[in-house]
Amino acid sequence: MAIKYDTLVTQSLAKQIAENLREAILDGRLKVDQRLPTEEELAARFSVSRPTIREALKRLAAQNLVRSRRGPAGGTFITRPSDAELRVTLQNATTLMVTLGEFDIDAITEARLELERLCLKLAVERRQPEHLQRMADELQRQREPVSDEEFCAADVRFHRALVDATANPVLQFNMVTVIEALQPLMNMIANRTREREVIVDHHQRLLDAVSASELPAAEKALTGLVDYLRQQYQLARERQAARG
Amino acid sequence: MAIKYDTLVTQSLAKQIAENLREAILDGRLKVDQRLPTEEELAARFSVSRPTIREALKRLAAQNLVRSRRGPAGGTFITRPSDAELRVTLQNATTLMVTLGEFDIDAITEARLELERLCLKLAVERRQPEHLQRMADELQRQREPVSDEEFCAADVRFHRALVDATANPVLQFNMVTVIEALQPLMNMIANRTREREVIVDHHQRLLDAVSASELPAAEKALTGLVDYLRQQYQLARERQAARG
DNA sequence: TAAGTTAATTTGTCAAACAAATAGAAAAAT
DNA sequence: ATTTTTCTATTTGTTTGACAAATTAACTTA
Repeated sequence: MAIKYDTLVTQSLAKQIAENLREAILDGRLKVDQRLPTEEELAARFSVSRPTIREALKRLAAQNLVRSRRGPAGGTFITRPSDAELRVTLQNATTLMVTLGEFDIDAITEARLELERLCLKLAVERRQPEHLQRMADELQRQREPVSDEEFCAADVRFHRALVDATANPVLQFNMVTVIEALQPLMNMIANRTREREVIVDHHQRLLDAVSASELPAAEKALTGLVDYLRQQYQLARERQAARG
Repeated sequence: MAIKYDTLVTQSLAKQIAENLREAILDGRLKVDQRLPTEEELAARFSVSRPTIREALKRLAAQNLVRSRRGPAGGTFITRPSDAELRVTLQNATTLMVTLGEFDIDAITEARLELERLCLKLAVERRQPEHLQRMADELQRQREPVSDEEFCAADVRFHRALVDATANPVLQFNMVTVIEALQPLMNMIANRTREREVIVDHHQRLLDAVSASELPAAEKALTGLVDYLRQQYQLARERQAARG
């Protein structure tokens, strides 16, 4: 007769406890700002030692699901990660996917073009003066003699303003993968002065078209920009290959 | 004279060490599968105790950045999170955004429609027999008298097959937010038998159109599906409001 | 009443030890 | 000689116990 073993629990106690609490938090059984029992009480409750409980809590803290304070009114409190923290999570996950080598430049280029074009469609209809102003500000900054890092940051903020103009928070969140994670990788190569001018030109055309609510012109500017970046990337790759 | 304090480090030692190691991993200074020193050596290196090192490592383990094994050939090893793990991260982050209340149903519906339509465009051109087969299999499953959970899972897998047909790994990854995270929320309400039939009908039309590479018909089917789900959601809300 | 002081509580950190798993070496059996 | 078993050393997992640091609340004092 075949023996049916229990699903043998070889995971560490701390991991199990963390999962346990995690589910309770996500299910809503533990509510935001609610205070957990003290570490000692938790240790007693789960029949483990305090350091084990601490390890479990640290796992949750790494996910921004709990926060601890010292003192009599202190303790460990349930928190929901903030919008900003979740965006960083998204950004990190996408960056890791790139370093995993799952994405090639063509896939990245295509996805960026398609996704940002989608946003463009909504943005030309809904953009407010605020968004145009933000884009103009960043464009101005890109014309100044700033560092590579600052140019790239201004570039990101320019496209972020465009995405924000869609007035759709789901898209705004989703586009973190493209704007904050993938885009910086794309123009890491295109940072020399000559290339900056070309990029700035494309940005200017994009802004003009969005200001005038001319979708075809805007799409043309975006396509031009993305195509240019892909070309530059290819050139950089070939140069690198020629050297190596 | 104004005193310039050191940037006072009030963060816990474990957190600082975790950040330290985390950056080293993401920068590539620590390479995949590389073994970290033993916990004792790390403790000595950072001049802290072993439990403190352990807390730091657990924070990293929670992000799937390290993994530990016991034994002589054991230790703590650098790992890159897998594709699957990163997708779960994306899914969880999106789900948390919903519970944060940042997204309303109209924004979700609009984003889903636009994003999935984008995928549809590519899928119609590139879909392979494999994808059509997967969609057909899931559609068949949706016609069987399965549980709500299983129907929803089949629904997710149906749309996942569609997204996979885009042959673009960046989009496939990005769409986790829509397919695995948002979509289940949308049809949590539409689970009665009558409503299943309508959904299955839309799916059938969608599959037929993709099979025949007819984009307009496919878009129409998708729009019909999403509109129907939004209506159902509104109805459920009104019913709930009438009760309360 | 208001300010400063003290005490209590809770997390943060440390130290030392044992348990459990595991790989490799050594020993035993075939 | 080869295979299997046993043993041992190493490393993480867990426990116990203690003290440090931060912070609140009560208490004291002016």
